[in-house]
Amino acid sequence: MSVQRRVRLADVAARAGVSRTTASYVLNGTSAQMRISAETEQRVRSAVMELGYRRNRSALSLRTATTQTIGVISDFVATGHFASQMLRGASAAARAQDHLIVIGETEGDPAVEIQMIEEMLDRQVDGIIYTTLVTAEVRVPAQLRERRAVLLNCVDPVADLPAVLPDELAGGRSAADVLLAAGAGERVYVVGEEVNPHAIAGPQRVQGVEEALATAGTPLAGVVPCFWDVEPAYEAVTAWLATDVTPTALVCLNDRIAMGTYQALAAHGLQVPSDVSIISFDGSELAGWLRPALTSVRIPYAELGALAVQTLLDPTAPTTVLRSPMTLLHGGSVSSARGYQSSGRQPTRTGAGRALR
Amino acid sequence: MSVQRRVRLADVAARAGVSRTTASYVLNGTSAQMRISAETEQRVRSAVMELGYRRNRSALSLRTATTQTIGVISDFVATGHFASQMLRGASAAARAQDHLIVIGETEGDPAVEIQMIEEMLDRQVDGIIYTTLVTAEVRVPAQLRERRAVLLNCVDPVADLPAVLPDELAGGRSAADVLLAAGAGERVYVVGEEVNPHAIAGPQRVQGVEEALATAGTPLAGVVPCFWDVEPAYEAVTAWLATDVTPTALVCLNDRIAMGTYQALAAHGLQVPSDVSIISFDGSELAGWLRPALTSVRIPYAELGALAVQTLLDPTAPTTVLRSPMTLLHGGSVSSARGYQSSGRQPTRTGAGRALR
DNA sequence: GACACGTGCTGAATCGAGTCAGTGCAGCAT
DNA sequence: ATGCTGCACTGACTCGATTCAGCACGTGTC
Repeated sequence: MSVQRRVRLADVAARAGVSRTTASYVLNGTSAQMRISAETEQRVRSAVMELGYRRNRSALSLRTATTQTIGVISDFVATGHFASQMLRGASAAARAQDHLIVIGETEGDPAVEIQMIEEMLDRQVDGIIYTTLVTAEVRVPAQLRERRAVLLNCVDPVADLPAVLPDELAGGRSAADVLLAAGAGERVYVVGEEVNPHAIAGPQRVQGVEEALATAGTPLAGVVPCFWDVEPAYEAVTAWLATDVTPTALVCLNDRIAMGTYQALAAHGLQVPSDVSIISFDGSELAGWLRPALTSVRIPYAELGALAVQTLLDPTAPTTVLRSPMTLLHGGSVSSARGYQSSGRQPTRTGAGRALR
Repeated sequence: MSVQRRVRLADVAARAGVSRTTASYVLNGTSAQMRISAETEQRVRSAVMELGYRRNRSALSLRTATTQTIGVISDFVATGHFASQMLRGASAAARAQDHLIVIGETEGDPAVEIQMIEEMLDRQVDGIIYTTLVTAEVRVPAQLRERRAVLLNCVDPVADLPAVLPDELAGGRSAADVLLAAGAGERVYVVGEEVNPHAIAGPQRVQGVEEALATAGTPLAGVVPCFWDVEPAYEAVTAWLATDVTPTALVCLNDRIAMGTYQALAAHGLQVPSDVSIISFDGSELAGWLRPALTSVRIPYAELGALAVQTLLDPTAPTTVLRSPMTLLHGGSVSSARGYQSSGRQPTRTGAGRALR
């Protein structure tokens, strides 16, 4: 089979016996204003079908200065969950509006960041989503300031751009509410502490927890500071347990902290949830892998990605902060001693049940 | 600041006092053949600098039918590790050659797959990388057959396209070699079994393990079949341990299986690695999260992504299968009873040590 | 002084679309 | 016959680049 030239609009027009202009009007749905007869319109449409014509988007882009393409600039370094879920949501939302996603991973290098933004602007992307792994306060590069852009998982107090973030405060409250409903609101500690001064998720989650507990009359008992990862959590919790504390429940600021906490509790001879209830934040695959499965306040990654795309493509969207609700991923890590109902659902497993490799 | 028009080549030419043709020759490095004087060339370059000129890639694409863009079609549904690492490698390799990555997640839907490929071809991508989550035998859509395309993590025995895959066979051998070197080659079992009939990674890993063990004179003791996930592995291994087996070492076909195996061994009162050595495949973040850290044969995701991009952009690349080596991620899950040296390195933690949220 | 040749540059066509400003024609009133 | 109106369509320009073919202007040769 020889490499055949792509079908052009001119070919369609020739086959339909009309001018390119007429064919163009038909394809753009302008045939009404332009008074194209139904019969001619039909001839053009048939020609399109018969020839399998598809618009050449490069030509279209040149003419219209729009590419139906969205750039996503991210700093993720080696992260699985957030990146892939967010891109999945963004990709699906983009597809629903006939757009494609162009990615640029900067690996945290500001020079690369600027280079990638320039590359995207050269390619006339219709807008840029600027996203960070850590929920944080940032300063976006100047190139983004005067364009269509949306911040995802971060905010810039200076730039006048829309931002999309999880509703961390409400998430914190709902974590505490789960514990309170289970009757485990008495001696609640938070595990984790914000290390990055620009990060904003941790303080908001803690604030939500504190508010809900205070409202119930059982203030937060304390905070176990640690870096947000498995081993630091294991070590911090192990050291803390050695001080003869008797927690009823622990709120872990992410799922990895919870995993380290599970390990420390097991080593200390404590059972989850009968001795200590655990609830955490993320709702990652990891939550479903632990025994018992972790009850976790899910970060709606895919929804955030989709919302960012929709906001970017909506010309009427205001430049405000949008908060996406965090939902509860039910596991078995919260005691049901005093009648907490897990709503009857099985622990959701974020699709892991289908994963093979 | 008013929205100012992008600088065009014509503006550069005007400022330098030359024609667009001349300016174009300078920018394309064709000035030598075209005999542009050094002085004129310098004037053009200055004008470019002063005006901050950047080529309009839409125009360029129309003219040259090339976009410096690579499409990546993937079926990942909710997977973290593979997707993000692979895209990171691909993105970096693409950037090194002045290309950007356009992504299309099909979520396994063949209709979406075709739609996304068409969208990419409309946008004149320079090539397409077709990748699957499960290492498997596939049939690529007809649209890819006659174009520049590379298969990643899959092969199509019919299409004449290059493919990039991990070297599973050698990976299997090196897993067995680690056990043999540790003196744990006596009663070795494999945990996991391929469920998907098109999947090819499992059988190759097992074959590699068998070969290496057979060569050492200690044939594989058996296989514990299970679905490739945490809970199925936990259950299968728990049931298997109840049959009074006495394994020296277990080869888990992925890290999630290893996690379930850890849980089952712990429940059965067996210690890793003093009672049983464990080695697995993936080398994901999870390996570093377990206690003791898992020794795992790493799938070189980022390298695979980069290699796919390089193969795609190399016009002289043959349409053969490229195997990327699997490297060892050292943990503490293999007994060092008989002097196995972990090469002195600390367990590598795939960047997790820096992750915050 | 005619001609060839090398040098340094430019005019105009081209890629494949969108779109403004007509244009030709039929039918009708004057 | 002339002018007007409405209908159905089209010519030509434009987007911003690349690139072929060629043009002026020395300079050297005979």
